[in-house]
Amino acid sequence: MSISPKAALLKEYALIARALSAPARLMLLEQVAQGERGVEGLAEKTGLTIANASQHLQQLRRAGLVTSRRDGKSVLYRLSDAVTLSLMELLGKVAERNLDQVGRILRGLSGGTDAPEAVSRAELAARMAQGSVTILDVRPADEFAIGHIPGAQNIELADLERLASRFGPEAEIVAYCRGPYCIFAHQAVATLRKCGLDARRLDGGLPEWREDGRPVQVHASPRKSA
Amino acid sequence: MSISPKAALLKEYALIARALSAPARLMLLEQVAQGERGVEGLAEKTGLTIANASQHLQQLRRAGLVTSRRDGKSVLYRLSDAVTLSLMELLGKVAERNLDQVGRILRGLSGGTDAPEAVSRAELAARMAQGSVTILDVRPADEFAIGHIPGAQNIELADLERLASRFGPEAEIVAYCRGPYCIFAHQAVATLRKCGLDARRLDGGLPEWREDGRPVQVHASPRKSA
DNA sequence: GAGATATTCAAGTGATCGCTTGAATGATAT
DNA sequence: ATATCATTCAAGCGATCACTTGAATATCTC
Repeated sequence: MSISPKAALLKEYALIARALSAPARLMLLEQVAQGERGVEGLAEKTGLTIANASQHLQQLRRAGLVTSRRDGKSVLYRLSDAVTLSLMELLGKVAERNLDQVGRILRGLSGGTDAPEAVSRAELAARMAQGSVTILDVRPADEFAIGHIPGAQNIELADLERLASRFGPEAEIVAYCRGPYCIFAHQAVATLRKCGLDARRLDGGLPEWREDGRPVQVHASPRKSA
Repeated sequence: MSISPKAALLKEYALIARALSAPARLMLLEQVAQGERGVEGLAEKTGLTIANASQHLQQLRRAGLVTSRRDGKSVLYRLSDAVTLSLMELLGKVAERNLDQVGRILRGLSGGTDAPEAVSRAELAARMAQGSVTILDVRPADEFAIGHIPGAQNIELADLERLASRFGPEAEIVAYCRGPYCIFAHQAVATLRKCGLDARRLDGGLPEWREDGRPVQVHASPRKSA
């Protein structure tokens, strides 16, 4: 017996935590959570060099957080399972709750105005059934194309202020983005409320919505975004 | 604007994960989860030097995972909240699910015999109400004294084989220990089943039981352990 | 006050990490 | 086969980490 089983177990647990301990890998996880992607695409999205992204992805794979498969010349990475997504979510929740710095940053995103509570995914689903809600996807168009909440319209943040006029003052807008590490929805809500609109943020992004087993629409929305 | 808010947020998230990325700190967290303790006690329990334990604890505090308060000469550490415990639990779950090495170690603890499913805490509570279960706490006596499941008897692992005869073959035994990082319950179940007894492991340890809002008994059990 | 106890701080060392660069591998198309 | 593209490997660099040692700080006791 080289080392005790307890020490061996703790080492494995620590390996997983270590995989989550670099901002670059958290960015990669966020992207991988949107859907299967190759190394080059992930590198471009995260601003890492290809070699660097590849190394980080291998570390995530060793930790069991992502899996990969070959498709022709490309190697596609995806989250290994729903528990991984929960772990990412919980990491964000602990940060928001226990780190003052995080609360300050999030409050700063709302630009002084107090942000309203996030809408739960269950609540959004219920209000979708009534047709009493406007859903706004503020992710980049290519991520929107891979999959989005049915009926959502896609407006990227940069265009939002310009296009805010398309919403009537009576519209109840729910904005969402990539997930707990993404600040687009926070910023979108701040922008819309500055325009006097009724906007709230969805709790969780598309990956969490999908993981709940709720419907996801592929390709463009029925209402074009520009 | 020194750096983007997104980068700042990711850095904070990574800080939390980094705090969980050292086996020594996972051990400390496990101990802190049992109940408030001072640095010296934690150092002794984990086998770390006092200065080293203190440094690790400060790192955990910076990450918002534990909080501390002064009590006389001592500084007592405790988990900051329930979310922290969930995070620890989830880390173990991801490891058990996605890392082959972990599955192998856990199976090895059962000593060849197939271990039965863990008993959920809800199920144990229901069977306690019927009085149809024997609860076994296999943690060290001092941790048992700080708090344990009402009616549980305390037998440390080293004494278990010797004392197994106190259980009749009809007893339905549920063993528990510190939580997801602790292997005592696994080992206890293996030992008892080798003796032909009906033993199963509780899902989660005392901290998780307590966090569920279930009753916890302080001081010694009505049935002495030796 | 002085002394004792519990914890934290500070400096030093070997190991590991994150990133870069340039070459090597694997799969496809011609 | 040869050429091409996507990914991985390998070596090197500065920065950070875990642990040790010894001193400094804070609190209680006398």
